[in-house]
Amino acid sequence: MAVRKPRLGPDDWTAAALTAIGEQGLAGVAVEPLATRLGTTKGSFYWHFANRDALLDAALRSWDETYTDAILRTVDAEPDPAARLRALFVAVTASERAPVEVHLHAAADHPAVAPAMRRAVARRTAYIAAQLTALGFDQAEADRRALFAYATYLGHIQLVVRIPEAVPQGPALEAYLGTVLSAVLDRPAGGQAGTRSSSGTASSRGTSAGTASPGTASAGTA
Amino acid sequence: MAVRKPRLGPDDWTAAALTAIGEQGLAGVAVEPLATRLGTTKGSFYWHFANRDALLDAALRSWDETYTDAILRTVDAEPDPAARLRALFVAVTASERAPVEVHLHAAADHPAVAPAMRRAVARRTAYIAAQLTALGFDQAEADRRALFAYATYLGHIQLVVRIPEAVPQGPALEAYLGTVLSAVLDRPAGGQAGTRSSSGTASSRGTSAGTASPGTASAGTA
DNA sequence: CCCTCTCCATACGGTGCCGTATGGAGGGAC
DNA sequence: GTCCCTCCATACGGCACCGTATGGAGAGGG
Repeated sequence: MAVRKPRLGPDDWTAAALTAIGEQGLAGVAVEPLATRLGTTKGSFYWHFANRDALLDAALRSWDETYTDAILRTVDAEPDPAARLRALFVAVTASERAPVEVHLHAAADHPAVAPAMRRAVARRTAYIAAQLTALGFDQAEADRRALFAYATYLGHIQLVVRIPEAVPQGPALEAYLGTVLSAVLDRPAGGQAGTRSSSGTASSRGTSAGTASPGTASAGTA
Repeated sequence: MAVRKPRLGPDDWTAAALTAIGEQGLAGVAVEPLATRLGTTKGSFYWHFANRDALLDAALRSWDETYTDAILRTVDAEPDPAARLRALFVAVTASERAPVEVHLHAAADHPAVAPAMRRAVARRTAYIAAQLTALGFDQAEADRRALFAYATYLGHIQLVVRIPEAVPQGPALEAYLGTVLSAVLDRPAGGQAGTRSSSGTASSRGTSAGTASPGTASAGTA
């Protein structure tokens, strides 16, 4: 057993806070429960931090570094834009990042979380859009597809965390991610619908657009 | 002023709870604050409900009816599958449904919310998949795309609620939704990348896939 | 050996919420 | 009018958490 009592530093509290966010969301960042988990008391906490919000700020800074800076740095080492995007998709969907991401997005209405969130989303979508423009998409289309990709990412990790049985596993997941990635990267088939802006007559136009393609070459899982 | 005191029924509390979820999430379903908002006291609440969880259950039943049953019923009146899907997209992205949906998804770890959520997601994705199979997609591909569509929906409303400035407005939003809808409905272009699973050599292959299409027909925002 | 400075434990008061107990106010049945 | 039954107001105890106050324990310097 050997009940070690190594003095704690602010980093220990910050790390514990991030872990708690992954497990219970923002509500998990509570001083007394964290103290119990760290085998100490509030006395320790209020020595290192002014209050709960200070801990939250520190945890959010740590999150920014680990969940955005680091991953973009890693992915950016890939040789070309398409490889970067694929590496990004693989990295963010596969790991244990999801719980923290989901819980933080879910708390984006909190005054301390909101600015960090806005910044992170802006940086991430900008990075994706930059890769897409490098692939030849014009700026507007790249922005659209970047937002599209990010929304899909958000929904995906949300499902993974909240309703895991709705998400396929193993090779089916591979196939699913392939579908998603190609939707983001590939040009549409005939160039009929979608990319056009169309101010008001969207509904009638959309009908004809929807019935356009499928029914013939079922290339899918055959 | 005329401080009316109309007796309250369970439905009033249920409606107030759903409203509170839309504004503050599950934490908003708190007896005393709701009582204040309704201009009454806890005494009223505990007459109509056994406890807080009973109110939550009632609110979730109301949510199921309003946010899944009703909308699927409405959309199903459209003439063909593609029109149904488009109507579904328009209906769920445009309105004030988003806050409640986002906050409830964010609380899907709550023991009372989890089963309701699972049920709703299953029904919704099943409906989308059914339309896609009616459009000629085989079952596996339809399931993939249904999940894809739902994940995109989830991420979209999440962004709308949490970081609205990241989502385009007006005609740009129309264009964006067109991009999304065509990604879900259209067949991929040449059938090169993506739907293949590809175990290890993904990066080199992904390169050729990414640089395949764009750069030519820039139909975008010209 | 003692002094001091860093770090932590304990005790306390305050707040916001849940759930219970109990005493009515108000309106219909008769 | 009076009874009763439905509905609500008030008061209370309890819990979980925040933040403060204060008294040490331990290590290093002199």
